[in-house]
Amino acid sequence: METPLENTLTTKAATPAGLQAAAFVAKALADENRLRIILSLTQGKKSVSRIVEELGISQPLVSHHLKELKRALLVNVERSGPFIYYELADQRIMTILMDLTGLATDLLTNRTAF
Amino acid sequence: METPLENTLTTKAATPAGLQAAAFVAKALADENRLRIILSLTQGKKSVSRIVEELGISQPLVSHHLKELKRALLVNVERSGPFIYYELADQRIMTILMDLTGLATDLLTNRTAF
DNA sequence: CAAACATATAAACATTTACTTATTCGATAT
DNA sequence: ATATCGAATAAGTAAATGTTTATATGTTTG
Repeated sequence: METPLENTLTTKAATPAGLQAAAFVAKALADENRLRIILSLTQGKKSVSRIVEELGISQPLVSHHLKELKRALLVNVERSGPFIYYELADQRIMTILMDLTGLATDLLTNRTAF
Repeated sequence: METPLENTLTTKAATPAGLQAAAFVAKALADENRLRIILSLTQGKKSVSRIVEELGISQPLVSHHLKELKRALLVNVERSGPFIYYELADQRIMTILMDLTGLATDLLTNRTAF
């Protein structure tokens, strides 16, 4: 079945509920530390302490941001002994992060070319 | 040239500047009213008053959000007589909005399927 | 049980942000 | 010039958010 962009937008995004959901997820992506966490989780399931080590930000702050990501349903949580592992809830999160970064860098680099 | 997802992430997103830029753009997308404006501009260049009519939100609020979108380089502005027209600065914004909405609705609908 | 470790939560604070109401600026037309 | 229309800005406020420091919860091990 053919689904041109224009069509997909009017059928999936145009609904208030769709936009509200999108804004909710976008809020979760609207912080550099959370994007760094997401990028880190791109490599697979990781414990909180592992993320803390890799990113060099405080443990309570990492916990807080993980809570936000969980609230936005972007990560799944799993306990194993004293460790708690977080993983990305959906592969598309990586794609969106990639697209977002590509667009953002292009916009900043090439200010008038579009 | 082949660019698998994993590769693209590590070359385009992994840089602090890339993530910072992505977070900046994500902030601009993290509001339902701004997403409604973007969706509206999907149909093409529009004046402020036109957006106000279509979305039913106050003129100062629309102006404020347009200012934010412009700050994030997501829209271009053009004056024509007494009217000021805004248009999307890049076509990829539509794609990202679509992907974001698709992901968000799936996450909210299907809470455990992934 | 106590000590040690992993993680979450609480409290407090500063900053940002969305929104409203009121006013100003800019352009056009009479 | 002045009135009118489109759009931006100012001022003010309430709410949300990111961060730090301190404390609590939960799990394992001696």
